[in-house]
Amino acid sequence: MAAPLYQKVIDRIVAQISSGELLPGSMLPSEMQIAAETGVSQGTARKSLMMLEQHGIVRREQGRGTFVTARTPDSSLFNFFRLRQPDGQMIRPELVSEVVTNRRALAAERKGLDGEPKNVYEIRRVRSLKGVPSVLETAVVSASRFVGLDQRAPLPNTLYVLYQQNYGCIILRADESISAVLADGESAAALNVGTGTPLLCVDRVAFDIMGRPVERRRSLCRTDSLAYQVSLT
Amino acid sequence: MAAPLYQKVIDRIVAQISSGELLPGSMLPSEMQIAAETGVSQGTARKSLMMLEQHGIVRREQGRGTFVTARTPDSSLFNFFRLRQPDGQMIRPELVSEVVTNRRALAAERKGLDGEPKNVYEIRRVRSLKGVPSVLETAVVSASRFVGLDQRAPLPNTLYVLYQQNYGCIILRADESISAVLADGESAAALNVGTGTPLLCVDRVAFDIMGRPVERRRSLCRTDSLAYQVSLT
DNA sequence: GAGTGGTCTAGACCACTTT
DNA sequence: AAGTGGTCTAGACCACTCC
Repeated sequence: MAAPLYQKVIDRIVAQISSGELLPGSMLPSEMQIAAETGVSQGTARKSLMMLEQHGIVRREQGRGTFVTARTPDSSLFNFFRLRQPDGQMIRPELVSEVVTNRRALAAERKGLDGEPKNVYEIRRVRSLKGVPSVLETAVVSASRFVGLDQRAPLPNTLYVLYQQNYGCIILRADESISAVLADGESAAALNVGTGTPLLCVDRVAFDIMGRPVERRRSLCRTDSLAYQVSLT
Repeated sequence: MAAPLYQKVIDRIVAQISSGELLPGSMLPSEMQIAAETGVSQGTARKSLMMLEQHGIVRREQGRGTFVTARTPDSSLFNFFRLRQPDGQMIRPELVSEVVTNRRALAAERKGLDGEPKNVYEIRRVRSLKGVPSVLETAVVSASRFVGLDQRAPLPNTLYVLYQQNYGCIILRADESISAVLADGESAAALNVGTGTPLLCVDRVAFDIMGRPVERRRSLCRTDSLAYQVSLT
């Protein structure tokens, strides 16, 4: 047996989602239907669906059905936005400025994004917490994959909702690398702090459902009112 | 049906591990034996074991058996030590100094540790990378739960191996909160940097197999040669 | 009431490890 | 060869949602 049957069923469903045949939020066939379509037993179809649920690709609800994961503003915030108040309280920072530019990709960006794009969109935004500018974030995506992104201003609070709804791109994983830096002139001005203030620097690579790197972003965060929180297991 | 049968089987096994009846590294009974002992079918025992594996409590190997997770230096490093070189390379920093003290618990420590200990051990260590002092870490544990810990110097590189082997305490989860700070006099001296150098400050609470907070620790990290890396899903 | 996922059973066969 | 986990099947009943 080369690959288990349940894996073939998983691959088939992922391909259907990736191709747009199954849209985010839509309902999948029932376990029995999938079993019939793919020629496996209901138990095997069930195992496939449970594994897809664990990977966050579908959501199952007893009595209702199985649905393709829809990236809502709430779930995006919950999954990928790790900044919290020092006491652990959730935060919803407002957007205060936004600049989208189309420019040539740097060598590192070209190599580090799927499709090796020649040009990229750079989205630079400042987020504010209770009126205090707190996060300066710069996201970069392929200009050929996200055509016309600069025409869509104002962009939503969470970009991943836009990627999903307008470009069929579902973000499921993000690798982050965090360091501490001192505010330079530009970031100090944007965040209204003195140069030399310590900031968290979060570098992220976001991956789509096929595991392709789709977005690179750097967030500079004031750390007096925010902390990066994560649970390791 | 109040609780599913597989959950009762899980609870039973966790209790056996927690009580020391099943030691880390030891082999569990086979699926069939567990099924017979608990009065469920083999399929249900199997489901329990697979869920325990997903929670990191046991490890399963085809043809060999199911084993209680043993916290080895390698696995501890891999799971909970998130500091990497900027290029993503794994790091194994050496210990260069170690001080263990027994003192009264601060109010926050008393509330934030299982058993509300009156006294705690404080373990203060400096880790070095290629001869450069890079991490200053201060761990705090209950003195009543870890009796005689100050007599065990030198402590192993990864404390969680000690907790497991000498105190039957298996660490399975750690919540971390990360901020950026400036080096003060003490940390600057320990890490051989100037005061005002930006440092990563990682505050951790570690939980045992029953979900009880067992250790609190703060790590101050030089960020020129190290970055905190994590994958979000 | 019909349809969905959630739990559970009792078997079968295969792949792997150890003796 | 014996024992282990890995895959798969074909049924059963229950709990929940929606019409």
